[in-house]
Amino acid sequence: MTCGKNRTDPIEADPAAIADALGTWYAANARALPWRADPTPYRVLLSELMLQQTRVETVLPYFARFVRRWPTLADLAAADEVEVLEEWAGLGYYSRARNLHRCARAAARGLPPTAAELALLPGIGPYTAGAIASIAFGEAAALVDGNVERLLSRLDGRDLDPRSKEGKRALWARAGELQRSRGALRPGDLNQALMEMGATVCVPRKPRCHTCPLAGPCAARASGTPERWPTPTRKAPVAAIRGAAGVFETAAGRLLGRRVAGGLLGGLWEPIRVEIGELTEPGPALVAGFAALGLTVRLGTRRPDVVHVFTHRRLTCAVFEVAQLVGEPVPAPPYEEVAFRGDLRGLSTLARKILEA
DNA sequence: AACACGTGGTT
DNA sequence: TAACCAAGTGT
Repeated sequence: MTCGKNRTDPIEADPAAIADALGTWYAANARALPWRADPTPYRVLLSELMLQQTRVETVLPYFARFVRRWPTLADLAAADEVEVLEEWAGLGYYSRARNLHRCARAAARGLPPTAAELALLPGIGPYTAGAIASIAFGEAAALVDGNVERLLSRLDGRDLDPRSKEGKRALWARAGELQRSRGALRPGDLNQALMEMGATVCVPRKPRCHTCPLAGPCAARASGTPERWPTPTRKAPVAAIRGAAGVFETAAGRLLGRRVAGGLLGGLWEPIRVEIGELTEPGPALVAGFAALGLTVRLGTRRPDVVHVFTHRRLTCAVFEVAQLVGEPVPAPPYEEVAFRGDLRGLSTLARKILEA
């Protein structure tokens, strides 16, 4: 090593020293986030549900709208699920909105203070339970998310597969060890320090080791190729699928369907849309789709295709204007409601792209 | 265990 | 640009 300093064996690096370094770093570098300014159980729950697989910057405006519209857990519990879903529209992973609402209903009088009890609530898994318990209630609960996984894998230079049982066990054990060694640092701050470090310093492609307070004991840093961790996991290829959608606008509004709960984009509104096979003609398939809803249509101008990428699918959707429409809409799968609507509330991002095509 | 589940940013 | 991946959970 060019530094020439004696280094502690990383695996045995003193957990108390690591926790202390994390705490000092966090005190000086924590971003000012709205749920940190006032970490009530409700606000922490809301932020954590929104932050699942979603970036902080994306969550910010949604969090502000939610707490303004529903200032307390009881307010949210009293809301209609449809309203919650509409406010969530655009954030993605819509089962989270349903889970959030069910969670609020189940705990309207107050969230339980322990990770074990929290984990029994809808939408709250091991990570979120640890986050709420530690941040909002001060329980010394551990937590492992993508950031912590990456940071700890690098710190110890261990090839841990977070999807395997042993990998999970090792990661959670290490996080628990740090939690028990945190000293005067608050449990929630220890956890947030780990995540904040992972999100801003120990980042995926090019870790900023020169600014890292754990560079000393870090095995990945010592290896010279810190970006090698964590070991990449194989991802299923993104399947290409095709579809067709029909845009029909009148003075009464646009014809939209609300998708059945549970599946892709469940509960959200969109222009009537069908999925088609690779060789299927989009026009006739779309006409058949309208017919299934009791509507006879004549298609007009074709607009540019819309390409939309989901986590596991890449959709290329043909878009047609509907020139003529006859009949009264009768809901049928995948739509549980079909109506003319004058506003764009509750539309998925895909739906907005189709309307703008 | 493996896959479904949205959207947007980064490289 | 295609691939990666983000404060994961439910099934």
